[in-house]
Amino acid sequence: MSRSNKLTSRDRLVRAAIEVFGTRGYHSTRVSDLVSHAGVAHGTFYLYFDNKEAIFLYLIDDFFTRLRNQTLDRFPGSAVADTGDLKAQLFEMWRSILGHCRREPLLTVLVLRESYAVSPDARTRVEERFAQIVGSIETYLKELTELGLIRRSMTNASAWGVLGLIERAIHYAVVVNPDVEVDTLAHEFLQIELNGLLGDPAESGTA
Amino acid sequence: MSRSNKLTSRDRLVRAAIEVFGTRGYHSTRVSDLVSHAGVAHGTFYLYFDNKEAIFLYLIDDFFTRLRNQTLDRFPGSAVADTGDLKAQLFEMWRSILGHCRREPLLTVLVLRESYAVSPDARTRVEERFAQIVGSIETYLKELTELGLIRRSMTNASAWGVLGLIERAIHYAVVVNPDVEVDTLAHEFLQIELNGLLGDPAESGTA
Amino acid sequence: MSRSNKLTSRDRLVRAAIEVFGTRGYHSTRVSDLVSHAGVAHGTFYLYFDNKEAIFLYLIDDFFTRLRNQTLDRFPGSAVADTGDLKAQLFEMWRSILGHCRREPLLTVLVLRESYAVSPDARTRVEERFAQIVGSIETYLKELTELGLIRRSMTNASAWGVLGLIERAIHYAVVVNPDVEVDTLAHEFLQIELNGLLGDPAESGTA
Amino acid sequence: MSRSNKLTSRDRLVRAAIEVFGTRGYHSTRVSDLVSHAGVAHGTFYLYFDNKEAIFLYLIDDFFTRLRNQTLDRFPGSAVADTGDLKAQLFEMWRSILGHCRREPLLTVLVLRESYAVSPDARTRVEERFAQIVGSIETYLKELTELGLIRRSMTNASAWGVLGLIERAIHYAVVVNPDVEVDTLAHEFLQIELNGLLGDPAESGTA
DNA sequence: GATGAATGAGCATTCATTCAT
DNA sequence: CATGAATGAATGCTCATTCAT
Repeated sequence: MSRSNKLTSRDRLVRAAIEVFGTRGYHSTRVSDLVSHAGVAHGTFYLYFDNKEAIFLYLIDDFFTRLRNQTLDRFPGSAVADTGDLKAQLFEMWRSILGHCRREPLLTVLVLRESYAVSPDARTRVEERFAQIVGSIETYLKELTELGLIRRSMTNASAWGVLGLIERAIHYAVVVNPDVEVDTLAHEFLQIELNGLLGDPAESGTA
Repeated sequence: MSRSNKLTSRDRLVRAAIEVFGTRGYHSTRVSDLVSHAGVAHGTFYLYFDNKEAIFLYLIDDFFTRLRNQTLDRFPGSAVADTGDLKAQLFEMWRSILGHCRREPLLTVLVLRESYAVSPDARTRVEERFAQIVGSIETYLKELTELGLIRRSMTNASAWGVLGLIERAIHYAVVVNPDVEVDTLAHEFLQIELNGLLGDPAESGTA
Repeated sequence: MSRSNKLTSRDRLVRAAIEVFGTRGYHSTRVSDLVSHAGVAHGTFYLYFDNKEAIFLYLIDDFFTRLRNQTLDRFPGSAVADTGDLKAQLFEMWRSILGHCRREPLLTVLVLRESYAVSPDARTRVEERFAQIVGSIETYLKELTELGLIRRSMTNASAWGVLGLIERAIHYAVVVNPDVEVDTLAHEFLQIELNGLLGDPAESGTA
Repeated sequence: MSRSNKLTSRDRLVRAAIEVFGTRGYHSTRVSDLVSHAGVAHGTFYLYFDNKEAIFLYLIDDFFTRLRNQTLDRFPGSAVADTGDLKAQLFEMWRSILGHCRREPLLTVLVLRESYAVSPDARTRVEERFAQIVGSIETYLKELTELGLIRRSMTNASAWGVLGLIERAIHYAVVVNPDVEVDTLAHEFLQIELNGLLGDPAESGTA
């Protein structure tokens, strides 16, 4: 245990990067900010990352990977039998997503705001990450459509729309209103996702 | 008329900025790229803009201003009498938004992707622009709620959700699927906005 | 005349480069040494040269070009009729070469000692310069051989040998013994070139 | 014997240095290149050499030492009785030199091209090495002059000239034309050294 | 209004060297 | 003897901005 709480230089750099990129933004952050925050020397940074962009891309990749592991990958559309199941599953998914992002707000904001702050060369990689998410959503929507649980639609367009809803829901949960209960927000955005804005004004307010 | 098609240096710079920022991104674009693209001298740039960030912020402000003029501002929620009116009005709004963005794809993508690429000092201003949009949406939603046309909800959260839907709808219309009819997309995203994903799978396909 | 003695920034940089590279050597010279010596700003350097190596290569190219213009190119082997002509022409050539190098000793030493101090990529270019000189010498030797004025030999090997003789003759004239008359040295090296070391010990001392 | 073919770390470093310095040049070679090529750790390098320059200077010193042992030192001018002896001895010397250099081409090229690539402080040491060679040549020439075997000349200048001839002869033998017989080249350069370029064109071709 | 040569603060990156193990 | 993670001084180069013309 004496050594287990001793972070490696690499870990210190990753934590510093989340902190500093998240606070000052990618372009306003100097490598010297990262290393001084991490308490390592300049050269040490380059032992673990090729350059400033590399650690940024690592953070983004890592964020997406962990987010998917804890959310989309845990909820197969094929396991849904009826509308009740669907609502329950999607509610859990919203809870997972919002909860996950609330736990690392700096990294979340960084990904939402600055994913595209990289060099033109690296943009493809970032775009792929978003496209993967959309792909997963679309697959999920197709399964539900096949099961007759949701209406037919342009699933690709719908998936992008759902992504936008998720992105701004996360933004709302993390930035705009970080104090409200996750469950409350999960319910709210689940409503929009499934039922849209219309509906009986009387009933929805009580849910 | 002899001089009317002779662009001023400022106009040349603005056009060049949309082109170059939109293609290479804000940070990868040098002032020298702008001036060479505009065909003016370095010094001329600083006759019209305080610095590189100023022209970028101008583009963003201008985009938001024109987008609102041509969309939200033209459709007062107070003029809506029933659900039929609402659907018609929102359909028009979606058409306006998507059509407008399709007409200036480079600037649209720039705003969607790189609005936050500015210095920490200027972020407030960018955030205000988004907040204004959300404010307008929220006001609209409140009016509709008062009229009993939509269900009660956390209007602020809903407004952010609608913003996310709009952002990715625009992205879809401009980047992912630039060839499909605007009307088709407007219909699609209107459905999600108003009805969500649920509903009778049979009927929705025909709308 | 008020402007004619006002050197351009580029000229100042070239002069400073000869001075500083020649004194401290290529690798020990910093770009900051060059610009401070030239009295211009850092950025100005990069207005005129791509990088530190570029100005170095320019100096070398320029040295070779001017040296050839003033020496080899002025003395065509085809104009030589007999041994007397040959001796006279070669004597002039030696005088030109040694005199030229004496006039810019720093640059000369730089080329002799540090031509290969460049990056692996740029070596080819430097080697080509030497190969061109050897090519010219070889052509000259072939013409003389055809005319029956010199003995048959492996002209390429001989040309390289003559280059070596010239290089160290220059070194001797510029570095080792910078005070002795050029004519004396020209005579001395001409003897070695044409007659070698052998010969009647009595007569050669008097020439 | 089981351990005799197991090179020490120092030997491995020296061999790696010849290989890598010879291939990439002194300045383009990193200490990390040396140690990775030698298969030892970074720290090990500094057990045997004070710094990067030290191993480079060692290589140069060692090259000069071995070259002199196997060439100049074996052929005392005092043992020469007549022109026939002289020619025979110099022929052997040329064979020794060219043969020796052919056996370690990378190190040879390194010395010819990059001896001056060291820091200003270390240049003196390199220059001394060349001066020693010239000193030996000059002594030899003086002895021969005293013996009346060669003509009188400025022996110092001649010695430098001979050095140049040797340097480029080596270059020719190792780099330009590495396949031709050493004896052929030895004969060729001996001719130039002793007889220069002039002479009966008819006879020299047959030698 | 327009120019563009000149500026220089600012920054990413390298790599020889050290030293605790 | 050997290791290799860590160091940080050193430096090449960029590019937004200025100002004399």
